[in-house]
This record gives sequence, C-alpha cells and structure tokens, in this order.
Amino acid sequence: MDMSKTYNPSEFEREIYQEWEKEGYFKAKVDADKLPFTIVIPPPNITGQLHMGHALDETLQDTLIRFKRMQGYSALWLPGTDHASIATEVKIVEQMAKEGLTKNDVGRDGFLERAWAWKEKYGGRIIEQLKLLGSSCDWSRLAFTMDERCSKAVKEVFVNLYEKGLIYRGDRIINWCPECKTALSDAEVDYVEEDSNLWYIKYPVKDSDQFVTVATSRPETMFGDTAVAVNPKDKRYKSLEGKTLILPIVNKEIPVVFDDYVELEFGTGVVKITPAHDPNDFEVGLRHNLPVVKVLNDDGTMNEYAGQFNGLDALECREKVVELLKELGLLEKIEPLHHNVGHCYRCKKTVEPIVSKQWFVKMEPLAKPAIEVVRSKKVKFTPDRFSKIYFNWMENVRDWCISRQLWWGHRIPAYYCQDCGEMMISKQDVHVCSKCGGTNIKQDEDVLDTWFSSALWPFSTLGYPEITEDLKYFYPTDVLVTGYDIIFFWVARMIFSGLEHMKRIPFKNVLIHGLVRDAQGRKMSKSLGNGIDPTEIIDKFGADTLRFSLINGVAAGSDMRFSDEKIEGARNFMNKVWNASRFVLLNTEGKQVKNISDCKLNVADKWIITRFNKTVKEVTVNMEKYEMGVALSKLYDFVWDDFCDWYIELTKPVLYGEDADKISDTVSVLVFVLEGILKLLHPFVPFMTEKIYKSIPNSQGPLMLAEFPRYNAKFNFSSAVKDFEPIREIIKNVRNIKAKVGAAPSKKVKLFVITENKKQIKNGAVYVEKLSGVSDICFIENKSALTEKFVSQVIDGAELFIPLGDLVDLQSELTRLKGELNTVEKEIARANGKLSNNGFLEKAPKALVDNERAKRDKYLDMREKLMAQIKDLNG
RNA sequence: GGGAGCAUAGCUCAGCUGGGAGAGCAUCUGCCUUACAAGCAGAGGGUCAUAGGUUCGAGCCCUAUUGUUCCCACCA
Repeated sequence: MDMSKTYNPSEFEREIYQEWEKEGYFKAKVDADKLPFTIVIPPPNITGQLHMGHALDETLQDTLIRFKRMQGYSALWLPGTDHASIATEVKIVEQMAKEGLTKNDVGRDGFLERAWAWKEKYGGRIIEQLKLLGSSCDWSRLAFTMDERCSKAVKEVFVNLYEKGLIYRGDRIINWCPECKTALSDAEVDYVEEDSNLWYIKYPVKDSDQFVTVATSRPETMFGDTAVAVNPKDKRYKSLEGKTLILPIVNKEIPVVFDDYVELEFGTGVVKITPAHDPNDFEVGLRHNLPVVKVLNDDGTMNEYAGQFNGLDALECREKVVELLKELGLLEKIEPLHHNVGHCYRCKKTVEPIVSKQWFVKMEPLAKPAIEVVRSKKVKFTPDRFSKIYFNWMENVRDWCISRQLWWGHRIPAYYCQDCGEMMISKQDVHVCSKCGGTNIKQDEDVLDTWFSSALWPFSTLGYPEITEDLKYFYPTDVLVTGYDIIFFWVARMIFSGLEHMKRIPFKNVLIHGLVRDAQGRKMSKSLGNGIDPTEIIDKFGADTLRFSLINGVAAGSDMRFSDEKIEGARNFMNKVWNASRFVLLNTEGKQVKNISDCKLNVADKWIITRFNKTVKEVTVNMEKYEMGVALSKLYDFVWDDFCDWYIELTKPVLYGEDADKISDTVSVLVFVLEGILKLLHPFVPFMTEKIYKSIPNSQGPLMLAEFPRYNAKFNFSSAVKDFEPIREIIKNVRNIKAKVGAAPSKKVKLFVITENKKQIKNGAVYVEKLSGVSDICFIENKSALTEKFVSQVIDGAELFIPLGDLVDLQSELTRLKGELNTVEKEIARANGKLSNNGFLEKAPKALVDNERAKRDKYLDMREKLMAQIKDLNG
C-alpha cells in the first residue's frame, strides 16, 4: 500500500493525470459495438482564465462523461476554445496601446498577426487549467472556432443561408458601441437604470407664433429630427394637421406626422422623430417616408449635421444644446427621468442606436422549428422551467445582426466588384467578377458575430460540412451543459442551426446550472474583487475537493454560494475516504481476499452489502436524471454513515479476533464495498479514487475505465437487514443512556434484555458489546433478576436494563421514562387518528394502512411496558 | 409592462410521482477508542412566508397576498 497518513492531493494529482493522458484513456473511438455518448464543451474564450463558473461547468461535464464511459459507452468529450471576436480584439487593442500603437497603425494583416500570436501564447492557458481540474476531454480532437474546419463550416453555412434568403444585408437600426466601434446584437446589450432628464423643447410652428412642445431624453439628437409625431387620436393636436414645424437651432422645416406609436400620456404627447438614432423612430420613419439623418460619428461624436457642435462628444453636445435652447427661450422645463440605458456587454460603455448597413439572419423561419423541438421534448431542458425562458425569447426574437466592424473573426464571405458593383457570396475566395469579369474585387471588411461560429459548434467540431465517421457516430450529442446566462446567446442558436444545417437537433438534453456566487451571495466579479481562483483551491486542497464542493447537494439550475466551509467539508470527506481506505488496506495486507460469493457472510456483511446495492441503484438513477448533486450527497451519506461509522466499526471485533476464515471473509467484504465506493465516487472525485484504487488487491487499473457498479438482485439480503435493525437500535440506545446518565462511553456495563427475539440479538451480541461498551449481555425473563439500581429503556421488541448503581438517579429516571411515554402516546394518537378515519381506510393504499396498524401495535406494546416500568419505579 | 425563481433549524441549503420534516456548518455534553481530532459518541433546535382551497392525507398540487432575487422588453 502506497498511501500517506493523511489525504494530500498535491502528491499524486498531476502524476495521475499525466498517466491517463499518456495512456490515451480520454480518446473516444467510433465503435459500432458501443453506444456513443457525446458532450461538446462550451468553448471557453481564448482570453479567459479558469473561473469558478468554468470549474462548475467542466466538473459537471467531466462527471457525466466519466460516468458514461464507465457504463460502457464510447464517451466523447470534445474540447475546444472560442476566438471570442470582440473580447479578444479589445485585449489586443489594449496591448497595442501600451506600445503606443492603434489598429490603423498596424493595419489589418498586422493586427491579425498579433491576434494569432496572442492566441498561440494565451489560448492554451485555459486548456492547461482544465487539465488541472481532471477534465477527461479527448484532446486529440481539440478544436478552435477559427481553425480550418470550423471556418469551412462557417462559410458553408453563410452561403447556404444566403442562398435560401435567410441572410440579408440592409440599413437597419443596430446597437453601436462607440468604444469598440462595432455593431452589437440585441443580446449583447445590457440595460442599466440611470438617472437622467426629460427636456421639454418648444418647436415653433411655421408661419405662426405658436409652439409645439416635445419631450426628449436626448436633445442632442435633434439635429437628426426629420419629423414630429403625435397620436392621431390625440384631440389636443388636431390643429397640427398639415402644419410644418421649424426645427430650432437648425432652422429646418419638418413635418408633423400622425402615428399610433405615440403614447398620449407620456411627456407632452408629441415625439420628435429621429429615424437614424432610435429603433422606434426608424419604424415611424419607414411608415411615413421620412429621411434618415445620421448625426453621430462612429466614435460617438457629433458630425457635420450638428453644425456648430460638430466634433463634440454627444454628452458635451447635449449640455451645449440645452444651454442654447435656454438662451433662445425654447426650453420649457426639465423633469428628472429614471430610465434604462443600453451598455456594451464587453466594454460597458453606453451604446448608441444608429442606422447602419449590416448583415442579418432572418429569424422567423429558423425559430419556428427550434421552438417545436423543445415543445415536443426532443430537446429537453433540465430543469424544465428553462424551456419557458427559451420559448419566451424564441417567440419574440428579432432578426440577428451578425456583422461586426472588427478584424478578429470570420470575415464575411461577401465580395464586391469594384468595377460593376456586383456582390458575390462564395465559399471560395473570389478574384474575378462573375458578372463583368473584372478583377478588382474587394471582400467585405466586416467579420461575423462570435456566436455565429459557436452556433455550429456541435457539428463543426465533428467535421461538418464533411459527413465524417465522427459526425455520423457522435451526432447528435447527448447533453449540453451550460449556465442559464447563455441560453439566448448560444443554446438557442445551436438549436436552430443544428436543425437548419444538419436537419437534426444538436443535443438531446440541456443541463442548466446556476452561477457560483461568493459566501455573501454576491456575483463574483473583477470589480468587486471577490472572485475565487479555482486554481488556488486546487493548489491548496486538490481538484477533487474543489469538484466535490461544487457538486455535493447542489440542485440543478440554481445559484450556489461558495464558501470556505464548503471547501472544508469537502476536504474532510476526502480525508474520510482516504482514511477508511487506509483502514481497509492495512487490514488486508497479508490476508486472503476472496470473491464475496465465496464468503460466509454474517449479518453485518449482509447489511452493508444490501445498503451498498441500494446506493448503487439510487446513485445511478439520479445520475441518469442529471441530478449529480443528489447522487453525490447520497454517496456521501452511505460512505460516511453506513460504511465508516457503522460497518468499519462492526468489522473490528472480527478483524481483531483470531478466526482466520472469518477475517478473510470480512476483509473480502471490506474490499468489495470499498472498491464499489471508489467506482461510484470516481466520476465526481477522479484523482483520489484512482490513486487509492492502485492499492486495492487484485485491482486491474485504470479505475476510470472500470465498469460502473450495477444493481444486483442477489445482494438484497432483506431478512438479514431486518434482523440487524434491532442490533443497531440497541447500540444506539445503550450509547444514549450512557450519555444521559453521564457514564463514560468507555465504561463497560452489563446489559440485561427481556425479548422474544433472543436469537437475532444473540447473533449481534458481539457488536453490541464492542460498539456500545457492554461487557456482557444477559437475557432474562423478568426484572426480578436485577439486584442493582438500573436504567431501563423500551425499544421495539425488547426491554433493556443497565445496572449503573450510584449513577442512577431515580427521580431523573422517572422523568426520562415519562418523556418516553409521552412520545409513544403521541405516536399512538397519531396512528389512531389516521386509523379511525374512514377516508384513510378506504382510499389510502392498503400497504400504507397495514403499515400504520403495525406501527400502532408496536407503540401500544411499548406503552404497556413503559407504564409497567414507571409503576415499578414509583412503587 | 411581460416572465421565472426563491421564502424549510441560528447560517448555507437538500427534500424524488402528495403518505410520519433532513444534511452540512454553528451550538451544547462527553471522548486523543490501535483508519481518520480534517475524528468518534450523544443532545438541543422547525406553525416548512401568510391566508384560503383541492385531497382520506399538503413542505410538495391550485388561488390570492407579502417579501426577495433574476431574466426579457422598453416609453420618447
């Protein structure tokens, strides 16, 4: 046996991982004799460092894949990383800024060179961290969203969608980030509540001395106003029909239009219409054929339409405009306004709605089948409630803006002939115009949204558009594990993409987990500085401890708090398993370990084997329902309570005895159960279990490829379990009595028993003696045999008496017995209540009624005995 | 405005298709018993948010209320 005295993971985790990897145990093969089980990893960003969210996500996946691998599936966990277009580009720009360079200084090619270099340098960092966690990914299939294969898939999909009319290019209002200088999809905008103002501005009516007052939160966009709108139902403004207004400062004439979009109650009921800078105004503009006047530059400054304010930052401009309006007497009033303002999800800067030419995916035809597969449970969310969130989004989804004004990413495969203006969409690079034959061709400058390529991840990584053996065998994947925060970004888009391009769902199940929060329940964030670094935990406590603390007892889909106590609890459990294993292995040395079917099993053996067997069943059922938290906590209970605190203690009388046959049998059972425990635990805590398994006699490694235990009907010794219960009852009661009267647990006492189950109890006498400090059990017919003062206890089927001489205080003994009687009376009353209820007798299942009767009888019997004892004490 | 979650022991949370309320931590009392003090044995502690309803039976199902967290949409 090669095990140190305490659990010390740093001694073996690295070595074990290297061994697994070197031997190729992670590699999944296309194997017609096996069923496939596939998970594709949510690809972490190449900019990323492992955080607790990853740790949870990867642990869940690794647990599942290890479980399935042990069950005999050809289990593939396909790893990879995401180029993370905008996130990475921001990093590169930052890096260049330190050298005093900008994107324009180095040019597109120079920039991409740097980006690839960056990817080479840092892209592998998170992969190494995944390995520290124990992730059993098939690294030979490591993918990257911008590798050749995925890029090919992206082009294929783009062209296909374009040809079907599902991708189009057009002028629309998009969310523009002036910091990143790119368009963003709706999902990439975070709304934050902010305090601002509502400015009431007077617009003069042409050829009159009247004014119309509009309320706006963005006075600076007035340079782009091309109309003012009122609701046609609004009686106040009937007179405005056919009127023209003068746009202040600019002194431009703009019309009044009537549109339902305007709400009567808000502001003044008059809205200035700026089609270029507001999504709703844009729609109004379309309906009324209004010109679109863009007043903002890409960097968020005002352009020439702002006249004297040209070049000012929008916010500066706002102040100046308001000032000027005040001077002109056109500012009626200012009201405070609390409203939501969109921010870029990457850089957090305020986004501007801006009209611009962008590429879009038409969502409606794609959304329909994607909704259908979830509704019909072909794709199942766990927990189910997340399907509602999915529907809610899918049913209201708007067209997806997929072009980004960035350089790092998949360049849009659209080519423009500079001679004749022809646009060509092609999988291959285009050098000659298909229309005029000109060779002055320019490719679209923009790249695709990162999520466009991640949407194809479940099949692009398996070879699509080639119909490879991998693709045929491993697709559709089995389960996708991810946090609820990217259901829209990613899960939804994979579902419609899989359906559209593969004609099949991308995965059968979606397992959703929550966020890992800090001990106070706050989100872990850089700005708060409350993030916990998983690699530090691994360093200090081991990957298994981290894994355990992330999974044990956590319900799917809900957020969890991560605390020092959790880590400690996990570490303690590791140590417990470690030491229990040491106990077993130390006692096994030099002993013969047999197959348990060749052993003579005693009640305790049969009890633990039955408990083990039941645990196997429960754990398997829970795992198959993706209830890893429940599965692990059941294992925890079994290992700590049943195996360590009970069974190991029960084996000591035998092991420290002299009967070699019995010792051999007991050792065999110990090894059998321990081995089973290691297998059951392995998916959760792979390192420690693999390490211990090496020392198990006759074990044939590796544990990670061993067969997961199966429920075995032969191991259900129900009558032995029934016989053993009274023994456990007696042990617990004797311990309890000793504690109550203040006798030391080590104090040996005599135990007198009146019972009709003499045989069962005799069978377990040795356990009672060792586990509860009894020197001797005497079976008696009645109490007259007792000469000393004693403490008594009534349990199901027996009366216990412990002579404790001077430790016995008759008064407190009386109170104690009365307390017991009280409890029993309550039980009887409860049972009687049920049994006197005709509804219960008629409608409840018969087994339940019988059970209730049996319980009542038991308690009636106990009551009788208790009353007799109390009477004796009084007399 | 729309939607979802949560409310169970002092704290953090489990609780499967409805059938006698659980764990860990903390607290209290004993124990260094030859695997483990990162441990062992024992104990206390709950009107399962509130009010109704369905049911023979509700922590669990239904309705309403209160508190709380989150998501989506966005009103100039």
